[in-house]
Amino acid sequence: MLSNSSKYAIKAVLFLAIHSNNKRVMVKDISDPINVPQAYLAKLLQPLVKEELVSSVRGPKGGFYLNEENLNHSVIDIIRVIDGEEKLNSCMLSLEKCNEEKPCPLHNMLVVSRKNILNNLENRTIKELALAVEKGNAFLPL
Amino acid sequence: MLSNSSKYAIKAVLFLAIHSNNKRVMVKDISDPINVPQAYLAKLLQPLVKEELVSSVRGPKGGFYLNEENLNHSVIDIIRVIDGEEKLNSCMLSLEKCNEEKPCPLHNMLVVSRKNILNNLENRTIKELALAVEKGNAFLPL
DNA sequence: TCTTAAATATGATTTTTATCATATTTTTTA
DNA sequence: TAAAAAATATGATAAAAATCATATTTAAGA
Ligand code: FES
Ligand code: FES
Repeated sequence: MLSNSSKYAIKAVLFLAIHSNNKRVMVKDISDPINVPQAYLAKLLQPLVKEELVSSVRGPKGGFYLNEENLNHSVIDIIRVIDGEEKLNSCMLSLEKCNEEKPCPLHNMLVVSRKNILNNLENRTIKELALAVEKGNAFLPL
Repeated sequence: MLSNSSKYAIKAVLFLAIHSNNKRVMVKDISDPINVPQAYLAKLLQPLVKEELVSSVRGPKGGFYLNEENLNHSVIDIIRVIDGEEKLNSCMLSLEKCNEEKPCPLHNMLVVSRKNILNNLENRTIKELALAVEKGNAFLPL
């Protein structure tokens, strides 16, 4: 469902949410702790900046950070930018999108859970998720 | 979550469950209707035969079919063979497996649904799923 | 027993995804 | 205003997934 790229991107954003408190942090200092190749992450961050899910400034003392607006985005926004809408809505059996009218044999045993997951990815904000980590209720993997 | 290979394999097995009633059907006659490249499907079927999820006989009048035992397997068996156990249990954020003790920030909003999906994939048999299609309650996509 | 039709085995090619490298632009600061 | 430090842009390479091709084995039937 999620590509490595999306996983990387989500981890990076969560890391920023937790560790940059309006402070700028450079790629290297994100990629190292979350264990993602630096140049690869740098590339992933570009579209996120362009879509205003992440903020950045160039030059010395520059780096990446999240402003209030960024913090109120949802995980699904990140997935949309990195993997695209199609992947997100694709049917469990076909390459095309999930079809309510002509459900595949797996559809009915999945719809509810699927919808639930999508709703959560849509509604929980980055800020909320980061809070859970700060409270010790969740952990950033790897 | 599911690779194209797994999707193809599941569709092929379901197709067999529906269309081969102990009759042997050759790859071409599976791959054509479910819209999967023939040579690719042929390759995918080999491990399924080896793991006894699908039956086959060689030579003229040969082909693939499902016996009673095959019909009582679950979709998750197919995924296990094609994608492997790891992928199935991997965490939403990391490449490693989902970790109850050190849950990632997405874990809690996913566990229940995730477990539900896995249970269904584990418990519904191929026979049951095929029946839904025969009854017109589900459809084989593409 | 020979021919033929099928699966099976193996390998080559293509496409996509992941990764690495390098040059350019922007901003800070000396 | 020049040098340095960062992001950004672009392209090259590597690895993995998907696809295609071909040779081998098995079984049926003439
Ligand atoms: S149609 Fe296949 S998952 Fe909805
Ligand atoms: S999904 Fe990430 S730890 Fe369970």
